[in-house]
Amino acid sequence: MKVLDKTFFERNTCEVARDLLGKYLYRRTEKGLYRAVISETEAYHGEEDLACHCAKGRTPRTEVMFGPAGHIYVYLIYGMYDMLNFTTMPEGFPAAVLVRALGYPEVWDGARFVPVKKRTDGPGRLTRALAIDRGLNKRPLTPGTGLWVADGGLRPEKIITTPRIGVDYAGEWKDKPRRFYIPAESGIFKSNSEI
DNA sequence: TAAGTGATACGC
DNA sequence: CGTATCACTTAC
Repeated sequence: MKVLDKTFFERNTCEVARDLLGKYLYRRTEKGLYRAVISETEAYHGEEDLACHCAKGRTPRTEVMFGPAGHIYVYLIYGMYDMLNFTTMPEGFPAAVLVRALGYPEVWDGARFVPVKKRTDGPGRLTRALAIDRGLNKRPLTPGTGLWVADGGLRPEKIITTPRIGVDYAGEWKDKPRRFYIPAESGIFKSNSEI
């Protein structure tokens, strides 16, 4: 297992968002070790991007996006759902990738990963399924944190690009092609498994 | 189609 | 201080 580090995240946000597709997201809690394949992402890049929270500039909430790459940005939306983001770009440039969906969720049973029946499609659902909340905000993406990303997942055979969801307020920025996902019907979630 | 839920940023 | 808004989900 090769854990993705700062070098991976310290790049253009759209590139990182695309490259994250098919990677494994790991989550370790007292309840167990979970993993799932990242299948949908969105890029939020720079203060000019009116869809990005960092368009407001440096505030307590956006502070983490101005920090170094490869850190976790989690915020609460609609009083109910925690949204999971990874910071990108070098320190000083605010940007992040929103993780919107995961596929093939599994849990470690002591000998192997076995499928788990939980919905992980949707940014609010996946954080609930993997017990991800604001306690992880500003932490680095490492095994020590209990949340990290690693190679060894899937190689997407097809990637769809569309505008981002739920950012109609963002003027000209709402139509920018910054959402990326692996189409579910590509059957890519079928053949998979390794320790 | 609309309600639920609370942090955030901004105006006063 | 008050309050409009929100990178969503679920149940009517």
